[in-house]
Amino acid sequence: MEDSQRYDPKSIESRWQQQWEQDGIFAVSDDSSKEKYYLLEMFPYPSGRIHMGHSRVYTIGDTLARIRRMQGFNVLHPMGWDAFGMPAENAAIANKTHPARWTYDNIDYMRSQLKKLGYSHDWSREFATCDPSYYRWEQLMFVRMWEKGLVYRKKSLVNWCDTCQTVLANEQVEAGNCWRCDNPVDQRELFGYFFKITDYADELLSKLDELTGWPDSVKIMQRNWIGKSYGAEIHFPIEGREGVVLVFTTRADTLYGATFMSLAPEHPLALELSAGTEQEQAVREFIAKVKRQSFSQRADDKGKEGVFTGAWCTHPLTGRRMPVYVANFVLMEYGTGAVMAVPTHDQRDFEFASEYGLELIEVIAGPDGAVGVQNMTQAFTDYGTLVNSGPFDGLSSDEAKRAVAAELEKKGMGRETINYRLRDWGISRQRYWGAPIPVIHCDKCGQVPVPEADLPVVLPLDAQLPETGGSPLPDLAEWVNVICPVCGGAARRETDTMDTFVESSWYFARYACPHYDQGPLDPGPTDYWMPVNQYIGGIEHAVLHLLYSRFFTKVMRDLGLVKADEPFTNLLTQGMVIKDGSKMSKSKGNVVDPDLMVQRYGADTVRLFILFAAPPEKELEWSDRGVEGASRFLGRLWRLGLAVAEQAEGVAPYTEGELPEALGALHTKTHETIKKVSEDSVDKYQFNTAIAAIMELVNQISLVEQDETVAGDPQRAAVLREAVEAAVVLISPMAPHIADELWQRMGGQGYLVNHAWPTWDEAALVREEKLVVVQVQGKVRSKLTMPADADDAALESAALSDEKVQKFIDGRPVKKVIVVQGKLVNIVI
RNA sequence: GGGAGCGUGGUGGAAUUGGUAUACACGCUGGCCUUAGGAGCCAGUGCCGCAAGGCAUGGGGGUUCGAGUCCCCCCGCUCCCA
Repeated sequence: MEDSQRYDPKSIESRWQQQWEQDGIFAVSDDSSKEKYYLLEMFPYPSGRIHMGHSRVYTIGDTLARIRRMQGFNVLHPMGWDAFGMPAENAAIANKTHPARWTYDNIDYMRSQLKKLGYSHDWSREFATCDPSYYRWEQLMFVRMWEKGLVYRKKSLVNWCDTCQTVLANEQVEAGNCWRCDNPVDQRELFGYFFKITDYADELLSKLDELTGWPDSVKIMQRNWIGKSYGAEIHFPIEGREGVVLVFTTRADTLYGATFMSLAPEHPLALELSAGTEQEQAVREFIAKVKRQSFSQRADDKGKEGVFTGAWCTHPLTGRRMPVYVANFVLMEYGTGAVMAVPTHDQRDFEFASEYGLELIEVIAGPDGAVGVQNMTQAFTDYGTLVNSGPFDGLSSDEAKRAVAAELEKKGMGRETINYRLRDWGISRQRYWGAPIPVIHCDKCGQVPVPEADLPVVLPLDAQLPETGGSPLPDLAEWVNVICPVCGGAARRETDTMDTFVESSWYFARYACPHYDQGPLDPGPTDYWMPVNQYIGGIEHAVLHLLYSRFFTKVMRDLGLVKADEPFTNLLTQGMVIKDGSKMSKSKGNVVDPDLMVQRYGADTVRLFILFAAPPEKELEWSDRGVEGASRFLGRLWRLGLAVAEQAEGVAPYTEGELPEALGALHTKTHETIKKVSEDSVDKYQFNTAIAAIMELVNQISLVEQDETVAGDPQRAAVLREAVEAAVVLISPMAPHIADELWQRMGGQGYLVNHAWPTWDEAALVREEKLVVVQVQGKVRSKLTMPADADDAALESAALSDEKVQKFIDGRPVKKVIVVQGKLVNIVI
């Protein structure tokens, strides 16, 4: 075989990649008569190398992007880098380099890796979020949000690693220890900036219903995360002093069963109430102990612990004296950080009361009536009818909630209210490699946002990272010391940087106008491109990134920057890539390097296998054998393509005329395949079954190619050409290099990504005969080939007279015959 | 503990949404071709059975002419939240 006849992915792929780039066919323009389609995959963190998860998400996205182009849309398919983050700091310390250097080197390398996979990204819009030309606009939005009251500063509890001198996110705390140095993490109170995402809680919740293009699982997770609950706020006056303990409860109906009060250890009243009592020392020790526990330890079911504060409060309706406890299972982050304890109807309270010998009052009776506190082995948490509740006895739980809240409101002791689980978004990070928070601290003026004219606050690049971890920024005197923009006095810069989730909360909009320098977003292109039609990424971002992005879009809308309410119209969450049954990881030694695979088999094979092995939203089990299968298939397509190119040179694809059976069947199969692939990949994103259909077509082409009975038929070349062309065009979004190469060798013009998506001819689908299954008692007993237009009566009589069917009827009377046109006859006896 | 999802051949996975269970691929078996093959081509391959036939979609029940698909109970696995 001559060299030019061998399937050599390496040379084909690099040639086409150069061609595409040279002709700039993926750079998209903002004004077009064509309908826009914005397709976006979650952008990568430049960690160093592309991994299989990347190749999967970008392969899925690229296939769709190419399909949409072929359908005639003006497709925006950009790429960039989520380039701030702590790994860069760690790597910089380990390799004695600078985070910026490390990051940009990684970007260069990963860009070349992505290009080798043949993705149709518009690289003219590329940006990295660590570039001041990007984060300056983020800082501007911070300032605008500040002006609108959407940013505030407060002290809050954070995970702190003393060894690394830094705050850790919850997911960086492993079993109470730092993920990096394995030393215990403790809780520390620090000042930080917060975005008021809770202002948007209701809209974030209600608009979920309109996101019909999102998977239910993601919407449910967001709904739970927002955690809207209807309840009441209740005041419990503190005995012997001013003030109340403020409580939120969804079970105001159980108020008469409240026998004590539980405070979170962080609750300011915990120390305040015990101060000066004989319990003070015990409370202090208990709080210190709880602070050493991680959040997950505290939330653990076992080990509910607490300590009496020495103080009492008063039941707002009955006047009962209630001891106030501090308890480890009460979280300051939820509600008000104080819980009215109803041991009879809340399991945690029940366990706590049993442990500390506290009183029980049963106030909700189930369908079988009250059980009596002496018989209770666990809390009764269902709704029921009120007992022992004074004027509310006999009401249902639902009625009582309203009535109790109304009574409290009348007395000025509470009211109906709504609570959210969602917390405001703390964005301060005591890290270097992030966007500086644009605030100046002045002793006289307090916190002053950096004036717009002074933006951006550029992250100084001449910083030396301390070996011990932590940020070098506080020690950079010439950067830190500034003049207060309000009073002109000496002031200091904020040295915290923003959570990197901030950058990823609006990058999708910036792709509409990545080079715009008059503001964050250029209104024209932004309104044209936004919202993203199809977003693709991992399910692990179901809540954080996707919720923050929705929040930011609404903020940008309210700042007049975008018109869209929601960022992503359709969302596809792709599954993980696993190997040998578990997630690929260095420690398990089951990592497969996509680059190596591309080198060995070519990008088209890797792409094809990724799409074929599983539907996008499911886990994908990597299989080296499977990859070889994909490679073999492309080799087969290659040989058939070349054979047909030669035999059918100058022959037009078949359009009409009588055909012998084998050719007629192939013609029909061709159009069936176009239909099936269109439905599966264009509409349903089921690329695995679409590829299977193309494989079936190729198998049939191969049979016809070798079929000697049609060897001399004048229509043979035309039918084969039609079939092979269809296979090549249909596979082109998935395996674009081999497709363009075969297309060209067959005499086709231009790039397939600019070719129209094929249509099928309904007439070609019509078969004259259909296979009809005959069942007796629901079991398949025979199969009949019947004219496609045979009516019910004809099908019935043909079925009844069938020999095999007769045998199973065995002379018994037929009760009923069910006929499904063109498919099935079921005989009931 | 709460929520979501999944369970089909030796393996990855199909099944027009209630109508031929196991498409397509991997693997395996046999054959052809070949100096050779980790290449290519052809055929076979759910299980039991010589066959007729029977049995099979985690297990058990139900609805239906008909259930992988719908309903109830149980078992197992995965993810998310606590």
